[in-house]
Order: sequence, then C-alpha cells, then structure tokens
Amino acid sequence: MKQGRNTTAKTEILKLINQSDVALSHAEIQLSLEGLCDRVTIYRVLDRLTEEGRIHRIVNIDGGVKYASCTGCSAVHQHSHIHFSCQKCKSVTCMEGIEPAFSLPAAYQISEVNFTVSGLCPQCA
Amino acid sequence: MKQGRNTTAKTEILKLINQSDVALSHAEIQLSLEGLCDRVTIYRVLDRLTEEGRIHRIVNIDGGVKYASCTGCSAVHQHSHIHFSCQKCKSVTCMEGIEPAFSLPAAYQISEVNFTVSGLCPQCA
DNA sequence: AATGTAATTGCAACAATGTTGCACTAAAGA
DNA sequence: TCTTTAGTGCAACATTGTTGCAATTACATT
Repeated sequence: MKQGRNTTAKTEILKLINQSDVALSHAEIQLSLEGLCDRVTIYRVLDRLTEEGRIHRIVNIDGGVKYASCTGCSAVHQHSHIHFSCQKCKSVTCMEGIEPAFSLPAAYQISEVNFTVSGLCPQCA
Repeated sequence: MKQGRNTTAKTEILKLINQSDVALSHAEIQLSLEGLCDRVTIYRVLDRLTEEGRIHRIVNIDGGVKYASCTGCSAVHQHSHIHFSCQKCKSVTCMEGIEPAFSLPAAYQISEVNFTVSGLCPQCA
C-alpha cells in the first residue's frame, strides 16, 4: 500500500472521483479532464489508485467498469457492500454499509466479492 | 419468451453450454465450434438464447462475460444465485441454490442482481 | 537551488470484445 | 413446393484496454 508520486493527472482524477457521489467510468473521467492527459495515462492512474487503495473498481452488471472513492475503508480495505446500478440514468452508487449475507461450502477460498443490484434508483423510479 | 427458429448454430451452441459444468465465454465457444459459424453469429445466438431464457449471462468480476445454462429456472426465471469465479483456473461456476440475503431502502426498485465471489475453487485451493 | 534517478507520461501500435448494415440463405408454416 | 422472414456471413466500425519505448518530471539527495 505504498504511495506513488503525486502528479497532476493523479491529483485531478482522484479529486473527480472523490467529489462524485456516483461511480465514474474511464470515458466519463476522460471527458471531464478535457485533454489534461492521455487516455492511456488515465488507465494507468486508475490502476495505481486502485492498488494504493484510494479508490475501488466496480464491474457493473453490464460489464462496464467504474471507479468510486474508498469512503470508510481506511482501516480495513473491504468492498463487499452492494453497488446499485440504475438502468435508466446509468448511475452506479455504492450502498455503503449494506453487505449481503451468504455462505459457500468450506472448500471455496474467498478473496473478493462483487455484488451488483440493478433496477431503478430513487430518482428514476 | 417466444422460441425462435432452430438453426444449426443455435443448436450446437446451446448443446455446448448445457453440457458444460462451468460458464463459457464467447471466445471459448468460438474455439469449440471450429468455424461452424461466424463470430458475429455467435454473439447474436447468445443474445437470442439469453432473451429466450435458455441460458443466462454472467458478468465476471474481471468484467469478462460468460454464459451458463439455466438449470431449474423453468418456472421462475431468476438468477440471484452466487457465481464463483476462480482466480487460478478462471472457471466460473453457478452456485445453484446459494442466494445471498440483503435489503435495500424501499426507494430502490430491484430488477436484476449479479453476485460474484472470486477466490480459489476446491480444485485449485 | 541544482542534480540524479526512477516513476510517470505520451505516442503509436496492437488486441480483445462487441455492434451495425446489408445482401444472401434457409427454417418452417401455408 | 412456395413464401415469408428469421437468421447468417461479411466487411467495416466502435469501444475498451494493453504494451513498448523514448521523453518528461516528481522528489529525495546533495
């Protein structure tokens, strides 16, 4: 969990993600940055931020990838909360605190989970 | 839930998926078919089979898409069961019968869920 | 403040995955 | 058998993500 260098791209991308209340896709970030840096750099910064535990990667129900800030995982870095994906406005929201209960046969070794629920968000319902 | 025409491609692809005990990707299916039909046709057949409720689409934790047969959803077509994704052998397995318990605020309208757990499967652990 | 070095970036090129339009083919009901 | 139209192949394109390499830049150290 080491901290890399603080570059303009990294700072701006992190700011965007932290200020957003929904998860952002690479494409959305690229639009917001208005050519501040290369497409490839955004991919690399997102990877780095994820590795550093500053943001987390969400695979949406449609296969699209989004990124959201890591609120409240300063201590334990866990993202077993539910992500809600709105079919209408396409927003993806972290449902902090809502963690589904489940159990698998002991033979399975769990290291990561991804729970996505899709439907209509309060705004669109 | 109408039934489209029964073509060679459709029959073969459905057979492949039904005979497999793990979920298959487009690429894997294409390999197995050995040029029986076009790449594009496979995409279209998979879409159709999914619409007809014969197979279900799984978005893996890494964003990859796989398809698995619909065992036991003849009556109610539901796929809220957990999918286990092995990080070593890359297999994706439907954990039929294991459904996580969760609850969201009433304002959210749920229409679909995708629960993926990744780690090591019994064979790789 | 100047400097060294390793992390970071831009560019170009590539790979994988998925979509669309259109002419042609073939499944299945009449 | 004929007719209709769902399904297919091909070509072309779009999106998303990756890699190699030379140029740049953050930042620890002088």
